[in-house]
Amino acid sequence: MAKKKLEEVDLSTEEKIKDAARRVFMKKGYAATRTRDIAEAAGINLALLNYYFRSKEKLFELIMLEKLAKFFGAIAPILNDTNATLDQKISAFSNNYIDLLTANPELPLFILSEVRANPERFVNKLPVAKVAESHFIQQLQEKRPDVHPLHFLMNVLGLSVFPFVMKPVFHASGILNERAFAARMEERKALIPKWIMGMLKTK
Amino acid sequence: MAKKKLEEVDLSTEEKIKDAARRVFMKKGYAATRTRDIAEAAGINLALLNYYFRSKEKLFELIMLEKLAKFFGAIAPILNDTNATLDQKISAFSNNYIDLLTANPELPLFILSEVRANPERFVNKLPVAKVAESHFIQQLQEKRPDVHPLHFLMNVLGLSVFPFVMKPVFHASGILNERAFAARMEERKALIPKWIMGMLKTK
DNA sequence: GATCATTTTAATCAAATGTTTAAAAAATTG
DNA sequence: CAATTTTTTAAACATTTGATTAAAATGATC
Repeated sequence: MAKKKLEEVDLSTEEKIKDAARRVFMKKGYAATRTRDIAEAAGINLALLNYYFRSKEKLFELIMLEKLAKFFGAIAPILNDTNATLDQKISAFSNNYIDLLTANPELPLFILSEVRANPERFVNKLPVAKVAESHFIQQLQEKRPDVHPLHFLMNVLGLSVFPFVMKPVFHASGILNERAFAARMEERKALIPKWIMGMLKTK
Repeated sequence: MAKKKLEEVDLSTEEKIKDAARRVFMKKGYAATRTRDIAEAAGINLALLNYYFRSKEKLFELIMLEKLAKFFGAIAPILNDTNATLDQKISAFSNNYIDLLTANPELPLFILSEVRANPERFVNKLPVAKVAESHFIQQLQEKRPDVHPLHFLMNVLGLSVFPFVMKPVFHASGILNERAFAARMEERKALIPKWIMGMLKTK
């Protein structure tokens, strides 16, 4: 006979707690998450959270580090591939990143919400330098020295990420269901490179 | 002699509380905001918050309605101006909206964070229908029947809004200060219409 | 200026919340 | 299998937090 709900009975206690923390923190954010929520979601005794992770904050930092690595880690390697053309980088990025976010749709808004709610905590903690000084940026400067390269970086990022950021709004509005959203995002993989390459030619 | 900090001593008590609530809710979000924070920021006795607004939640709903109206209210009129061409709508939107967000930089992330943290609360409460069925959408369908119009709506919106959503990240990373950000956004007012019109021609 | 209504205050309440404690249960070791 | 360590549990603790209360202060009305 099956166990109730999503309880991961085969995992170690530590992993059960981390798994539950990922779900609850991602869904409600740090401030709205109660340690009892996590304990319940993990199917463990409340005290075990502190036994294994000392505090709610320590547990959160652990999860947040994971999520930051996932969100930012996928960007830099692609944009620093010195063997790839601009076109190739943009294509690789939109394809890979849309796949990543399709598998982790709440990732961007989770990170953005937490940084906004507590910016001091993240000062010099966000691995973005590798992106801001990437080979991609250099190529942009060569191709279009008349436009600040950050514009194009922002656009590649925005065209891929922004739909996921707006997803809760569109969903609550009932104007875009799960299936339609997935279809649009699949289309964007091919559209975004075309659009951006077009931008780079626009005078 | 000046009064301490930002206390708005000339306003009515009710307005003092609302003003403080706007600041604190916008900065920390609903869950992380304590009624005592608001009372302190307003320079009033804690009990007055409940005297005038019954509860933290009621006060929040008031502020949220304001912010939703500000965020969504500016979009529909522009996109439904039947006298404006596509180009004119896009130009009017990026100019007006970037001005609006420059004056209210935390507005998008505030709304997006709250919707994400509590989506049920906003079901059928977001005035987005007027946008999804706008004259702008009709024009897009005529011009490019081969691409779903939501893509272009998403792009106009994203290119304008996404930088403000990423602002805390860029700022915490130290790769974009206040002045540089303002400069880029000023540039985007003219760039976005060019980019989008280019997209509409891209086959 | 006495009476009544409105606004403000200090104190308190009850519930929620992160964390700790001490003992029980389970696992490990020699 | 006895001794020891590790893990789990139930209970409780100390704060925090949203809200209320009753009285005081202020303002309005006749």
